[in-house]
Amino acid sequence: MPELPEVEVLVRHLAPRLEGRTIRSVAVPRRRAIEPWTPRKFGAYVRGTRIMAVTRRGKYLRFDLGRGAGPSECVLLGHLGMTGRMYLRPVGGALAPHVSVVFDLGEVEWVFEDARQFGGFFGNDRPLRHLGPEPLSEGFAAEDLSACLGASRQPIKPRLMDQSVVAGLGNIYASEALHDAGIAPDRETRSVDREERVRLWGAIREVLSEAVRLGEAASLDFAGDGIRDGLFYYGRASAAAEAPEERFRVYDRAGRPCYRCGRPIERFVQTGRSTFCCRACQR
DNA sequence: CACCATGTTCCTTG
DNA sequence: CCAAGGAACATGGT
Repeated sequence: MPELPEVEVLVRHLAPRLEGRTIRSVAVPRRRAIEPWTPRKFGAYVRGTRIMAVTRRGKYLRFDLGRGAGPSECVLLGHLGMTGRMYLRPVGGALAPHVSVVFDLGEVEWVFEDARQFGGFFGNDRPLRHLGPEPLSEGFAAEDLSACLGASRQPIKPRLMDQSVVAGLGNIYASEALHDAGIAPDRETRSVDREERVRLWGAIREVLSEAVRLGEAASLDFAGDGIRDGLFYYGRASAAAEAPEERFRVYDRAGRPCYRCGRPIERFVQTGRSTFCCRACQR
């Protein structure tokens, strides 16, 4: 569950539930999630700390940890990889199949589950240093997007997915934003003119904030059995009702009609990833 | 069995 | 050193 909107919705879910709690102990059934720490060292790092703040930067979750009354003393970053999930549950539940890490918070447990194990935790903010600007921040202007895109010869879609250029867009929302802006994904970045960049800026903010809005409204079951609709996790009962058919306008819709012009959506591969677009609407 | 999957890092090539 | 592309990572779904 990994692009900016899902992480944002997850952070909003976790923050009020985690902030103020103290980590009593940690269990690490899958040590890949904490490497290069050993489970022992990871435990020493977090045990006894209080969770002061839960925030998001790009696709990373940031947990500021403190001991005692002072300001936070250390940082814990989390990344969901492709299949990571986080949720709280009452202590002593049955061990789910792909649990990587369990934090004992006293009355509840904070669980990190990750089938593919591409996600994990980090003990410093180094991963954040390479990140480009936050596309949803108030100060992020159209000129800022244009400046970070630059005059690269790289095609615009992989350019948008480069986390050091803009933080938070992944394979889904890069395709979605380009469709919204009417720009073909395989255009050279330097050929995208000023006016198009302004459109792209608006499109990025629109598709991301709309996805956050949908996720917030969807009454997600973070700890549920993990029915996924390609984005958020839904509990069983509500899955059919709440997974809107029109969640995406191009992503995973190859051969189906474009919502704008009716022509079939195309799929092709760019830098090893599927790209979806409408050849009529996107130039 | 083959292919596909919301991501990042490391390696190679130019 | 930089830019860009591809493989690897580990597992499950179709």
